[in-house]
Amino acid sequence: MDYLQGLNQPQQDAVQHISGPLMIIAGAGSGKTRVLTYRTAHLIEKGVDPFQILLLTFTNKAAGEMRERIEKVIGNDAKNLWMGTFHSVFAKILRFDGKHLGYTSDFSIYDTDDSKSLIRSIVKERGLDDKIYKPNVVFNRISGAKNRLIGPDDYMNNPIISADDTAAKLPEMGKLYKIYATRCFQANAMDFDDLLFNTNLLFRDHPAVLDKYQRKFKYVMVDEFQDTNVSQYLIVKKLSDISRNLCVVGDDAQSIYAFRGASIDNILNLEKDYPNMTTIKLEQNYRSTQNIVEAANSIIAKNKNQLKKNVFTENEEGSLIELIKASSDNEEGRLVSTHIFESKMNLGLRNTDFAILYRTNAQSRTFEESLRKLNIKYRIIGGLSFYQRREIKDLLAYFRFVINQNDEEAFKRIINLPKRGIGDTTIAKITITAAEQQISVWEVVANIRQYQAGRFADTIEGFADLIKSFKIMVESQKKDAYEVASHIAKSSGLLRELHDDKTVEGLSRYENVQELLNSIKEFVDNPDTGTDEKNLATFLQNVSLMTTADEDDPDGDNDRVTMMTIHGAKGLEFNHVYVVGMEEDLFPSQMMLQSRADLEEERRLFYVAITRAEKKLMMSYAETRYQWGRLKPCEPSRFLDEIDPKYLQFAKNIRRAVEDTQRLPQGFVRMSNREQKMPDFNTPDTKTSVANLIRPSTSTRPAVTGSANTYKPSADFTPSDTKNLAEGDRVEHLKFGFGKVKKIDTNGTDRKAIIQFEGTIGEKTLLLSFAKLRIL
DNA sequence: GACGCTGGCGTTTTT
DNA sequence: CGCCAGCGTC
Repeated sequence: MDYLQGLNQPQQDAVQHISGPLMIIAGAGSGKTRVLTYRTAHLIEKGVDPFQILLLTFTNKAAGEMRERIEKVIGNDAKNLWMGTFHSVFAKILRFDGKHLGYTSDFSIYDTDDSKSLIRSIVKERGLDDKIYKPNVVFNRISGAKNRLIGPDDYMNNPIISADDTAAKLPEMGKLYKIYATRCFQANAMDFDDLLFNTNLLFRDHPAVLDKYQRKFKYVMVDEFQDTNVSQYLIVKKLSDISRNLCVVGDDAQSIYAFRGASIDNILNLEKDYPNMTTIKLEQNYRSTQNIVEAANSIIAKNKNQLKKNVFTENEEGSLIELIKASSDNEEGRLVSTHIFESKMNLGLRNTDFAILYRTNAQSRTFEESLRKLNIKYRIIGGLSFYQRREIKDLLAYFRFVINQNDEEAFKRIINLPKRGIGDTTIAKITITAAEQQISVWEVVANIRQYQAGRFADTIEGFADLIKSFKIMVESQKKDAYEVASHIAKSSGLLRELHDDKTVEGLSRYENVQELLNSIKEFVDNPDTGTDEKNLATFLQNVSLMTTADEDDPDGDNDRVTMMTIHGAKGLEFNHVYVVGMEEDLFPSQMMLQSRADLEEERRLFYVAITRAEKKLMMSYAETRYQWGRLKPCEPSRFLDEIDPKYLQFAKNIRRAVEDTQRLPQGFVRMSNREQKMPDFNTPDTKTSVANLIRPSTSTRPAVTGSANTYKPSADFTPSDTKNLAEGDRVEHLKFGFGKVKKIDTNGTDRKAIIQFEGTIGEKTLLLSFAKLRIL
């Protein structure tokens, strides 16, 4: 047991604790991952079968990494551990045993978009006003109920909830919940909350099943316990009812998911439910400098609601926290990027040593721009992920529908894709028929003439045959997931449609679909991703339960600056950390304070941000920020006042960030006659410079950016814009280089220019609204 | 049913 | 500013 050598006393105690309930309160940077790793290894060395250990982590990636580390200690046995997120582990269990609740093993998983779309349909069908019954609001209420284990019937019979709904002017909520649940069930689909809710039902109503898993999982461990909700807690509690070998690791000071039902009460409940529980506190921080640890302590001390602990470090004192004041959000981007650039030069650091953390995903844009100008590679975690893009979701919907033909939301997505002439009216008829007759959409589609003799019967029969042929291919098992997937992509016409779209945007869509197919190939070829079958259904499940941190870099170049929200940074550490956007209303978030009046959670979030830093921490705020095209004045965050000033210092020697030569090429213009607004301060600002005119879109941004291939058209393109460009003009395009305008095509709705480019690129038809052109 | 235009509205964080 | 639902036209 060499691994005990490098551990301090409490860490050793935790590792060597074998039976009975155990709670580890682990301060930030106190080495909890090491403890969990070694404790698992230790259990196995003491003769526990890895099959009997269940380890629940916050991301699938964390599970994967921990599995690797455990493997290093105990070898191949680690493969047999059950590890993953709550959602992925219990989805797996529901695939086995969901039949007891009436689901087949092929059930679909609805993501938030699917859920909201279903709610929107239901609200419409019932003739309710969707301005009052906003899908968002309805969904949140349903989700909240499920997380408190309140089913639709309980919901309707609960006078307190009814009164609350009536007060909120949503008296139909109960009925909507009931219909929503029924429709999901009919579609053989579960949403994210259902995965936990149904696991609870399964364990509550089917003692034999519960018993099976209680015997299987003799040791249950939960990481990031402070972020579990009641539903999750009850699952682990039930599982460990017999063995009572429950081990949870968490830090109440880092609880940042109250908005989705996580509750510190779980920690208190645990003490009640397990009176003989051992509690171990890990208080020594190995990650950060003294200044950082103490500054973080000084912040979190303002919270009333917390467990007592004393986080300390024996690391060096380190430098002070630097504060950067910028005049605008764009200048903030420039200053931070320049600082990264100079730190790299002066200290010999790599891009991976840096992280930029912000409160909201939308803040990433200015940093993307400024980093790109300095040629610093970056990656963005979170935001709009690869798998949320339209073309990807479309193809995935095909897969979903082939595997589970009851999947109403997948059906709605693909029935008219590519265009088959089936409109909203026909789709609504089909889904309503299905709901009324209590049958699946497939039942209606496959026997369309029985239900509707309309003029679309032929088209729909054709569609049904197509799906049937795919289904046969999946079931024959002669072809692997990749072959099936690419067959579906081709035969559905999806790939062809994208291929025919010669716009820059269409091109990137096509590439994305190819990338998805590649990743399926990789999935099939990669030998060691657990013991599951390598079929399309497994791939789908992996994808739908992927956490944002799970997405990996597509290319081999991993030396990148990391940008993400503070929520996404949980559990990570970086040499240099920039916490940006330190402005009142943004952080702490105004929304948060309004809806929950809970400053303490925001403060914990701030605590999490600070404690990610190992050596250097910088914070920045802007005095003005662009919002909806307007400059908005900002106040510094109250959190800046809360830090003991002795840990703070204003950044000095920051040069004006970008030299003119490093700007994007001069002279590129947008083909628009719209006037540009000028900001009311004198620093040159990218908002009004050419950089802005060709800036990457926030919505089609790839998961990993830095390449210059995704730009989005302006939404406000008008016919007069084409006047700027004439046939015969010599132009330069940002991506394709120099060329000559052969023809301007103003027929139809798209205004296109056919341009002959020099070199091997050849002729391209460009939608003018993309405007990545410069007239020479 | 498809498509373009217009006006209203929005940004918290995530499985 | 940009998205998208809703409306009007073909």
